[in-house]
Amino acid sequence: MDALSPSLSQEVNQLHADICSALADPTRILLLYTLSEGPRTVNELTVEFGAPQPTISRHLKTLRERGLVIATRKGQMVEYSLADKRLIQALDLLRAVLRDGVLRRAIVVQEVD
Amino acid sequence: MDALSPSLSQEVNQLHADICSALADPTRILLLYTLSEGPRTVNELTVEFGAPQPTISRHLKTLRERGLVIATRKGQMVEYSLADKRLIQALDLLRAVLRDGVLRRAIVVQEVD
DNA sequence: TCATAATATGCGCTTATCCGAATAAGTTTA
DNA sequence: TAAACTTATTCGGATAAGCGCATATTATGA
Repeated sequence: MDALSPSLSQEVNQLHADICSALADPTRILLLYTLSEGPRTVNELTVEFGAPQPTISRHLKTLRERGLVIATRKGQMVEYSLADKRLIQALDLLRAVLRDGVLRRAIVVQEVD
Repeated sequence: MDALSPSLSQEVNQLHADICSALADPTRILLLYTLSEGPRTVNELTVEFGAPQPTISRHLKTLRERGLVIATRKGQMVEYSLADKRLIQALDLLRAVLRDGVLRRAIVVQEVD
């Protein structure tokens, strides 16, 4: 247990980073925000995003593998839902950080009267 | 402005994802947690992490470019500090999500009385 | 200015990620 | 079982991220 502690926390840190890398894509962020409004089937998401179905499925797989979304079979379709509402809280915090700091430097904001 | 709106929000989403991808590395997560305790010079971080100095510098650059940390020259050294405490709140939320959901599936937890 | 200390960057390499296109796999109804 | 529908996976090529190593930059002090 003495020897396990460091490698365990290393492993936890890696999993922590893995969650972040699941968030590191604009489409996946939008998927999470969409699912925060309620469960959706793959087809509904495909239509809503106007993206190829394999693309949506692959993004959902990334999120599912890391436990951020939950897949439930409903007949021949699969319904996806958000695994934890705190994901949205975290994303909102990061967006606030963006607004208050990074945004100003990255985009030329045109001040209108 | 009608035509700019979608591309602007796309750009914001990309920046949002960029912040997340800055978090998508165990070393950078530890750097942020360390800086949340107070500012550190590159050398202090290098010693504390036991990692090569160029590695630390490159990670800090990644964080700095995205506005997550702030660099201040102090004589011949550069002091880094956390740009926004909400980053830690967000990381803590994600770690809580990890604890409550993913961890159980990823690591064999040995239940000891 | 020269030497030294602290930090940053460039280069070559390996590894990971993303996308499109095609295809496979599971489910329902006939 | 066959056909239709929904979802998942695989492959190949392009792009980006990571690391170790060497070196460049900036600042201090003699």
